[in-house]
Amino acid sequence: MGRGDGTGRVVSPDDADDSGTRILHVDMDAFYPSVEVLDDPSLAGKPLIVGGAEGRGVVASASYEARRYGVRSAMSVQVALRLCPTAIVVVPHFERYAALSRQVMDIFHSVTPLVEPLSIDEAFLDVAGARRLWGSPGHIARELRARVRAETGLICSIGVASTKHVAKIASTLSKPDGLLIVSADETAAFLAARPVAALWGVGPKAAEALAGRGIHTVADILATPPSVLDRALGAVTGQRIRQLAQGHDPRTVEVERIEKSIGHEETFLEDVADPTVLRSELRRLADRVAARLRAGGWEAGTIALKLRYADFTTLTRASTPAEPTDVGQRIGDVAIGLFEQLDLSQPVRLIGVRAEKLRPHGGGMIPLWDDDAGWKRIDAALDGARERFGGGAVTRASVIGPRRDVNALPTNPRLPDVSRD
DNA sequence: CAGATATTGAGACCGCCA
DNA sequence: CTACTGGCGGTCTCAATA
Repeated sequence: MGRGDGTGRVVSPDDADDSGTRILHVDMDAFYPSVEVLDDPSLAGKPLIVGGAEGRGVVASASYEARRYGVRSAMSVQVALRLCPTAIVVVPHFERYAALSRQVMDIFHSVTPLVEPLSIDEAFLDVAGARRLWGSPGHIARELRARVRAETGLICSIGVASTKHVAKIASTLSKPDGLLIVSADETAAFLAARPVAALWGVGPKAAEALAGRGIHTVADILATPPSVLDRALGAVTGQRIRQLAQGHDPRTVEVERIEKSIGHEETFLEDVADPTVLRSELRRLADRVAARLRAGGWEAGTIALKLRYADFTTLTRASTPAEPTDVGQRIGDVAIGLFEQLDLSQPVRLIGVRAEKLRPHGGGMIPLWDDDAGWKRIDAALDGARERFGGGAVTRASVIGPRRDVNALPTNPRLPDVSRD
């Protein structure tokens, strides 16, 4: 969350207390625009919008100069330009961002192997074991900020805390070019003062549900009877939010993640009414999905179709064929089968194909288990872990440990999370 | 005016079984 | 033999969130 425009940043003093901390959350500041400035210094200091310039684009990221005018991620470029007419619009150069991202992640890896990339410009680090070699978490954070700046020319902000959750909130608060350390002792007071929307999992809808009951801050949550919270958010979410509000977050830094679905979708430059065009697009998307499945050694148990009409109503339809598959032809067949059942009285804006219920497959690459019972055991263990940990980042990787065949993982740089920086 | 990708949970529905 | 019921698990759709 955060203010977004970079006002009111915090930098912990050199002698800040970092006792009880071990988690760093590093977040690059205005990553895409900053890379663009790196590659074209004449852009420095100007309002920049990185986003789809063609007609229907949204803002992927904006420089702080543009944010001052109210420009935000996920806003349509059209609206953004109305807010800030002098802004320069740059089309994204994802290859460049990925290259810089690798460079930054390499710097992190020089301190600890326990690096969990969250997106192209964000990572958690667990530095508990790096103390001997590199010093305290606060010291490491200062070193990393200096090194990232010196070696890449980019600016980042870091939150240091005893949990992922608090570290993430701290980095958001410290932006841009900030460092915020929240010692174990300070955590309760730090959390209590936050707005509810700062909590992981509380978005606009949940925040509104809470505001309607007079719950605005984390302190309010702690003062609210559990039954009231559960009624407002549902039992599972209510329980998790309460845990986070109390500073409980047992999620660990996970080096490996195994994806559970793989998909592609695309928005047309202009709405499409011709079913022949739509079917051929589905074929293309299905082939791309299939290629990624095979690259990762997966096959799909379920195929889902996503469709957004011109009026923005969105629907999904899914189907589970008798046999799982990684063949583009079959995935396309299933997707088109679902497509044929839909109403086409309105033109289509977006269409997508997703493979779900992934299971390992392919040339003996990773057959840790090739039977359903194996995965069921894992998922049962996961459910247990989720119950104990309150959901969230418990993944198959965290139960079965790292896969041996790391190279078989699809090269799948996560696309930017534009809801933040 | 509103992109692309991924994960999670709730609720509806359905079939199987005792 | 059929009808009803409740539990359970799987599938599907959708909303919310990151």
